[in-house]
Amino acid sequence: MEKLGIYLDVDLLHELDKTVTANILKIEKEIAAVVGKETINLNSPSQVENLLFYTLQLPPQRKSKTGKFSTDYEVLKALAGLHPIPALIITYRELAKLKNTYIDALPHYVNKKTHHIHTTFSQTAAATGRLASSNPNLQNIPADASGYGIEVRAAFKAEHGDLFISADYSQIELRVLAYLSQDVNLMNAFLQGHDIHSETSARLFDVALADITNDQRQLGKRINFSILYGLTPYGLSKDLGISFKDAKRYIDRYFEQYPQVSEWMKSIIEKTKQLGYVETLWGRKRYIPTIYEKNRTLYEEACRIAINTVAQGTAAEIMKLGMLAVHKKLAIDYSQASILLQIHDELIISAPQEIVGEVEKLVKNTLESVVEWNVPLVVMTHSGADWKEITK
DNA sequence: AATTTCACG
DNA sequence: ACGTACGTGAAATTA
Repeated sequence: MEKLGIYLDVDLLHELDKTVTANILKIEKEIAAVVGKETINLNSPSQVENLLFYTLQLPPQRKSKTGKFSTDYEVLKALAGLHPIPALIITYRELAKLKNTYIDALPHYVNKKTHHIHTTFSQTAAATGRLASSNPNLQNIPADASGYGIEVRAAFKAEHGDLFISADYSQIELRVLAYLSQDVNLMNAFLQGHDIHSETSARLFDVALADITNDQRQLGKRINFSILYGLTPYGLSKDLGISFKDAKRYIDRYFEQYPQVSEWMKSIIEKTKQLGYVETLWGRKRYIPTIYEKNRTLYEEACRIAINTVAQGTAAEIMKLGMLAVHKKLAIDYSQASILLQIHDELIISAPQEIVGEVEKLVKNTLESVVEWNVPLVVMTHSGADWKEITK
């Protein structure tokens, strides 16, 4: 992956830059018009803090680690109803991030000889066993289709009439959780091919699966993901904008409906205390010394890390085994096809257009067969001429 | 070098 | 009463 690299259409990025830069200038003027004479660097959290909470006298929401008033997205969102400036700053930040981190920076990484970007993948950076990408990081290219972000993906293009194929594991961490816990309800949902977020919602609300509304499904989705992070009632209440009490009810109800998940989590914590480390399914160890902490906050953090490491790390192992298997098979029958990128639960592959259909099938089957569990693995594939086209 | 913020899974 | 969701990397500012 590092050696092959990936082609970047610098001219397309330059076109995007014109639009984004024009928008940035427009917002800077709008803010200047409201603020008056005082010049302000919108990239400086400290100057934004002064503007919002001293000049404009807006109510501070919370403090950062060093005691200053935070100005992050969540804070700005909360202030947006009180004054026009916070919303403008949100948009400014969005565009400035896009320009500084991606549009302006990526072209400098294009190699003069290969005309490709060659990222570096580290196998020892992430404590869970995931890969990490750097210089540049190609695992955090914008994916959100609501703004201009997704257009950066359009600049990553297949060459010579080839097409890109994306192959992504569907809900791999929840399937890992289902397998490791052997939770009957979670396993059956996957075995029956149910939409797992609707399933969780249906169980939480005691409603038939078919009657789940889109909003209810979104809630099930948030809760499913939160479980893997070791959610707290406080964190969930903040995320969903509901009361602490209701959040606690949801969590209690989740563990009622998936009792073996609860038992499994307890057993992981116990094992971590015995050994001083957690182990993934294939035996990667992560030492967690704070599991012996008396400070409750640190101890609870250790518990969350232990749980999440097993799920995230085991999923990473499945992906790495899948990559080895795919690489070997491609080398034998489809030597013109190559893996270009890995984004945790997803691969980006390039292949000549004539064999794309066959390669898609091979990759899907191979990745789904890495393990033969009593919980199925499911891989979705998409093909297209650039990275935007295959982002769903 | 530390801090803040924000992009991704 | 207290503090509060996992794993990363990069850019800009500030100390």
